[in-house]
Amino acid sequence: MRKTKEDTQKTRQDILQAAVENFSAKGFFNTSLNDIAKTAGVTRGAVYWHFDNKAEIFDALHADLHEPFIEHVLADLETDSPHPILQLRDLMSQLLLELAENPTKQQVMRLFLNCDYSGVLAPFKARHKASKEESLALFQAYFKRAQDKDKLSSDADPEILTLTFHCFLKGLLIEYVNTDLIDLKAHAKPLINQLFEGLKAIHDQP
Amino acid sequence: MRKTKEDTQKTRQDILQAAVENFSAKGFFNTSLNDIAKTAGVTRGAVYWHFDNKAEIFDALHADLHEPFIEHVLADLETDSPHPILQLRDLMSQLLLELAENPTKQQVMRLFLNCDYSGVLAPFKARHKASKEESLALFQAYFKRAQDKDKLSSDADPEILTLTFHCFLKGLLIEYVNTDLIDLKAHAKPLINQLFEGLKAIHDQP
DNA sequence: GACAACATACATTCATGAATGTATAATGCG
DNA sequence: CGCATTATACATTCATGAATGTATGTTGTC
Repeated sequence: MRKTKEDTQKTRQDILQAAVENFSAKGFFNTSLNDIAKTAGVTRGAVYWHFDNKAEIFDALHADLHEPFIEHVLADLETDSPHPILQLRDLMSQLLLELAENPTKQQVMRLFLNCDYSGVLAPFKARHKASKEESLALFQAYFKRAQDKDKLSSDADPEILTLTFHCFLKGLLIEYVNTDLIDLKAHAKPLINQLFEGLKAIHDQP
Repeated sequence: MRKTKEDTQKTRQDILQAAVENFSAKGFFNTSLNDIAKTAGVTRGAVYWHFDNKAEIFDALHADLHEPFIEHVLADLETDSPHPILQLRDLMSQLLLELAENPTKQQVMRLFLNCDYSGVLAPFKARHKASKEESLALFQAYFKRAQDKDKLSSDADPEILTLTFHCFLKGLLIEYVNTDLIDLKAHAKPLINQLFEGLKAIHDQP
């Protein structure tokens, strides 16, 4: 029965992968540990060996899959560009197109965009929220730097810019992972462009 | 035990109200029929008398509370305005401020923005989706009319405009009902304005 | 007194978590 | 280096509780 260390880690990864698939397809609370075990090709015994309970699997997924993904996006924001706004635009287009071609990332996104931190997930709400606010702070600093470099209108409020951007992206991603309303390959660029252009009227004076 | 007809309807409303509160606070799947019954001050017997199961309560909430709310918003869009884009702007600000002052509406929003149509809710996905697409079609027609009246740049794509608007609003509402990131009374107008203005750079030529 | 509007009681299902069993890898010791 | 020991990585079994749905009891109203 006893496996080698590599085998053990493979089992753990299988369980995590099975968990994402199930959570993403049926939701966290509609997925039993038996579902996960069966998908992973093990029994609940194996699951309980690697994780304390279902909530811990959720947390492990956040640490192992979601956070690295966010970190990767934010790392790109650290690279200095002569045209930050254009950079941001390209980064988002690239991000969305990458997402369109990576089913696992779609599943991770679906899981963490939809999850409501209630019930057994409540304990993780604060921590996951903190890491999100950290990301938003970096975005705000990014806009601020863009203003300092005179690449962004200085009368815009970085906080409002950040929130606007964040809300739009969140809504877009949620729609994408939950419905077939959005075809990223066709809509990603026009949507991002529209956001940057604004919903301007021709004559907006009374 | 037998009540008058008004009493009966009052019981039904109590159950629905109790359901929104519980669903909104703990999520659909973390709420038991016992929770709802207790909140409503009845037993599960009463709940099962009025509804077949928990999913039917969810559906009743959609029909009784969510749909009328959407209808009300859309009805305002039907009124002809000389400045459609300004009208839309004002409408949204008004909508958001109304939401900020109506806890019940917040609960309904929280429920239907967060719910993932999996498990026992799957049967309602198609219908609720259809009513949503109907709304989006009206929005698209609205933008088209604005273009016809020369109040909106004619080279903008009404579909993209609609999607952009919808994604932003959805993300905004979801953030509002789930976190304390957004203070509608302070942020509603600036955010809406920022959306209409766009995230413009000063120099966006290379 | 018949039936509507519930309350109560019960059967069934199902997920959890813990306890236990077990075969094998890793490790220490002579 | 061979072997006994021990820890590991699970599988299996079992006890518990919670939620559901149903069946039946009760009471008031028309």
